[in-house]
Amino acid sequence: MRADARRNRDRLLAAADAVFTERGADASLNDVAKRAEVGIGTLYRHFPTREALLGATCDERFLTLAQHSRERSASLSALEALRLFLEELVHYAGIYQGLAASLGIVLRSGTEGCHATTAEGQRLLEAAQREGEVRGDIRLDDVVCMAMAISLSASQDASGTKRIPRLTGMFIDGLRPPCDARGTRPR
Amino acid sequence: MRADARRNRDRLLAAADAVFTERGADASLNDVAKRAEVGIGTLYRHFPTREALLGATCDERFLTLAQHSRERSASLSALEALRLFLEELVHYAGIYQGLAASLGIVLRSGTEGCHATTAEGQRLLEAAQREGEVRGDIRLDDVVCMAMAISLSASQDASGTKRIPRLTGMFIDGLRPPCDARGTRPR
DNA sequence: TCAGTAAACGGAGGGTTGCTCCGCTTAAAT
DNA sequence: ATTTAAGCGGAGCAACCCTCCGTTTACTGA
Repeated sequence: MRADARRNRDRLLAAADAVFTERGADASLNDVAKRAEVGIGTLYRHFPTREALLGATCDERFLTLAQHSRERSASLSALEALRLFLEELVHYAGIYQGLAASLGIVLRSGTEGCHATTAEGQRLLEAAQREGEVRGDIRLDDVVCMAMAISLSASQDASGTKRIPRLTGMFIDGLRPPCDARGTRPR
Repeated sequence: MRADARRNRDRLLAAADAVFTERGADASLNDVAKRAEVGIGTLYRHFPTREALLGATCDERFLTLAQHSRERSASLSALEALRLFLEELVHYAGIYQGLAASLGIVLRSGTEGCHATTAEGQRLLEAAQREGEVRGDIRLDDVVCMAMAISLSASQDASGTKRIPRLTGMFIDGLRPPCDARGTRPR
């Protein structure tokens, strides 16, 4: 990769992060190019679609999400690890206004971080299911859907972020098998 | 209301429904005006925002949603009635491609049907909470966000519609109070 | 050091859409 | 028939997306 290409790519990522943070995930891509002091053509050459750009700006974050989750999960119950994973996913879905709505697509954008995050989520989910803490018919997509719902709900009003932990706990509870099948649930 | 205004309003609604059905909720409003054989200014005078137009095209549908829900809820448990309400809300959020993303705004557009639907949702939610089947800290907004997330998630992959009943069940389960607070949950 | 070359750059420009504004038309009241 | 205000229409401007192609520039090999 040529040096100027690498440099421009980095500038674009920094600019995109700033613009998306300020004006949301639907911000003008012209503004991104301007802030990066780069031609609009250069932006489109590096990132053919908005989702590709979004995926790239989130790449590092999703990489550290997966990393952190792996590190702490050794010392936690499967369900608690999954709960924290979901909570963190919700957090990252909220870094740009409007990102949550396309979380599913962005996670499929193929970047390293997105892949690491989905792999980690799958791992946690299967572990929790193996231990009988989560119903067997739940899929990772369902968990991502939860993250979308919680993030959307939190972005509705000003004090929304405070409700995230409670909503997360609630929905994780909903994933457990019905309690008459396994006696009283520990709380 | 003047006769020509009424006539144009009706033409616009019919045209909007057709165009939104064909090309999704993000379709060009110029196309709507053209199909209605009406000036674009007339469209904006009757419906100042896209959401207002969407709300108006969905008005009847939301009216029947509320009606049906009221009719059947007499013979159902509060929680089951809420589950069916959510499922039907998801269904209507999918009649136009891309409608789900603005479901929250559309429901606040103030039309009779939207108002009836939110009132009915509120009623069902409060009933379920009074009977201890749903946690007290849940708000109607949360339920609407669930519908948005389910609909968005379902529209993002090919086999999405098949997951709707499972997802609604999953979310409704999450709304229940923790089981040691109320003994064994009936299933 | 210095061509030669392919990769990368930049931004003009065409197409699309959103939305406003204001001169003209017309339904309806008197 | 006259009046008037509600309603109509669409030109027009601004914003945006994305492509295309002439120009520039980083690397390579001699």
